[in-house]
Amino acid sequence: MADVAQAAGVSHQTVSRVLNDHPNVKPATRERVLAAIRELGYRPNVAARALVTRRTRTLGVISFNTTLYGPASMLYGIEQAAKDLDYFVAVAALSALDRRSVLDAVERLRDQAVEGMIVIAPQNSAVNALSQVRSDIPLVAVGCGTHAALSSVAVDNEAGAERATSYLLDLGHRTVHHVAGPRSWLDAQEREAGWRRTLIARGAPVPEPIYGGDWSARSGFELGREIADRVRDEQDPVTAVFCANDHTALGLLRAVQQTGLKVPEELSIIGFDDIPEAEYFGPPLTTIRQDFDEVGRRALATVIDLVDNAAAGAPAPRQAPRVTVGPSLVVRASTAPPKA
Amino acid sequence: MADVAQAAGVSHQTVSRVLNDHPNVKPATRERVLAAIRELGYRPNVAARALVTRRTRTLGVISFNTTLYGPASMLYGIEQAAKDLDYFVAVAALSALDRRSVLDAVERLRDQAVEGMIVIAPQNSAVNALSQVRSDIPLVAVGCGTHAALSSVAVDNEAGAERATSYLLDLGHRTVHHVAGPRSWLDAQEREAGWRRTLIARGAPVPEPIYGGDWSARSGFELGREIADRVRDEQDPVTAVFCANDHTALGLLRAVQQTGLKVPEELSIIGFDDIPEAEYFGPPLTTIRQDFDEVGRRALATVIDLVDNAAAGAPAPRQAPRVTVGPSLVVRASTAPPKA
DNA sequence: CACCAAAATGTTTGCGCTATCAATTTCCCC
DNA sequence: GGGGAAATTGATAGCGCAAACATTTTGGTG
Repeated sequence: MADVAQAAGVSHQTVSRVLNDHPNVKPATRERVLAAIRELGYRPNVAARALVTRRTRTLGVISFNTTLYGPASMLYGIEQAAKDLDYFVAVAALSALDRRSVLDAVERLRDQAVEGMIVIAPQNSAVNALSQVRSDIPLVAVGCGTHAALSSVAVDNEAGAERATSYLLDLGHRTVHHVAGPRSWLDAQEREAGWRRTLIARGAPVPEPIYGGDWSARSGFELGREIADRVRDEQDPVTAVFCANDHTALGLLRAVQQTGLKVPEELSIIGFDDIPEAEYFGPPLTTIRQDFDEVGRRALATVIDLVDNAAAGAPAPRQAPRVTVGPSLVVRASTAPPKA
Repeated sequence: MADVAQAAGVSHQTVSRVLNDHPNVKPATRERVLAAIRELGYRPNVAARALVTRRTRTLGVISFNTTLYGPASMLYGIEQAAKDLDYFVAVAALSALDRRSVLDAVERLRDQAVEGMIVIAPQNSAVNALSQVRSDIPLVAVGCGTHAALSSVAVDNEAGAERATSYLLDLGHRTVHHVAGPRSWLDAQEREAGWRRTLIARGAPVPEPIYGGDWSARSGFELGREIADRVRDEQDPVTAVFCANDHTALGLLRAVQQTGLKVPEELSIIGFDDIPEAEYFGPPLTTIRQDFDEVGRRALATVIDLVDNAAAGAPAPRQAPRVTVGPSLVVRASTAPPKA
């Protein structure tokens, strides 16, 4: 910086002012400084700046499994939004979901001096751990349910589940069965709740949810074998299934077809997420679309709000902000009216 | 830090020594300092440390589309490995793949003072842009082909393609058609090259590759309609197809089945990647597995090597290190001998 | 028990930057 | 053209830490 100052014939302080867009710099001087900066290929030292301003312009993202489509998309949305606002993103992947691992990740990011964090770990254990973080720094949870005592941004799972269930009911199915996600995940709980609520509201029988799903195609496949038998039940046949997510639906689809059943003629299946491949399943999957990107962007906007507020010396908001993003129904070919 | 020093009754320098594991500290003193640190909840200021040591222990990852399974998995592998080595990971997502966007991302990370970078952007344009980066900081490209003049870690695409092609040939197919990936991607080029080489080596006819794939299921589906017609060709029927990746294979599968063709009886299909869902396609997909996680880990190890070397004052290695990870064949149900 | 080397600790300095305050220049109006 | 406010620039201090050197303590030896 001293070199730049010398080259431009000003003091280093003036260089600093140019860098920080201070108002009172004569345009000619600014030009000269800018030229010197370009000339010398100077780039400010973030560490020194952070040291004195006490701001790092870095945000942390904690994610459980960035390999899943949802978290990956959210991370992407977050990064895009951060770039626009000139923030950096540091990631911390969780290897396990116990309290310790979550707290570790938080610590790691705090050591890194991030100004805010976004947590993508929609599970009970994570949320519990999180609520114990006596953190001085803003933290936003993503997809952590609308009930947690945290700032959060989430897709409205209940509304999505309701839309899926209603759609099948509208098609003429007597009731809708539900392959639930892992009970430890809030998303799974909320989807189950939405499904149940809709059934009750519409006066349809409420069958026992089918547990054992873990979001994977594998679990859907395993559960699918039992379900196939129940489709053939003369007394009380299963005719429509709402799966907790698309991967599970894929596994289920496969298991059921393997036993010779036709989808959607003999069994309607609806998923949740709308992963890119869903359109090319056989048959293409009817599902509920979540706009993960948007969730990511909103989450980022929320932290930044919190961060800016905190930076301005404002106290934490009286109430944790909460944002939900609406899901939408995508009708494709895995659903149909029941056989007569 | 001063507070800690006072609480422990030592100078701040001794605290610093404890923090940095310097040898000459009396165990009793170390204990006292550690206790004071815990007591006060002290955490060192990374900015100040970075300022004086000129090291940030931060690595940058540039990725094109973290939403795809491959990049997402690699990012995950990288983060895991980084954590173990006590490095931080900052990500920069690319919105487009032009030169400018790549260079921007590099600049952004440099401003952030990362010590090394990993680029996940296996396309010609990205590689070209990258080779122009007159970077003083270590840079490793992931999956950027074995030909680029960059340090790189990659899956051995040619070997994978060879394995896939040979397998189909061994099954008795006269030749193997190839639905290629986007020509601008190195992976696609290498897979095509491996396929061609194998055909030639085995004395099989080399049909024109089928272009137009963009890794997506959608493109596979569109291409699949034409391919279905060619399967029915009496003169010169297509009997086996090697797809550039699993998603494309999924689309192809779907298109072909829609025209009433049976897989694998009438057409064998093999993919590349082994995404988690591949096992649950209808039929389960035979494919080539890539160990993305491992690639990520190796990439990280490679940058760290470079970084440590640079930190130790060693010059850049005379030759860019290059690592390849071997793919493996996973046989499932989408492949069979040709009809008699 | 004196003496010296090695171990342990303390003091000072500066990393590159921004904030604060002081000094200088510019501009406007009478 | 003089005066004063506003705009512009400069000088100095310190953010929190580790490196380099200075100092004190410890331990072993003759």
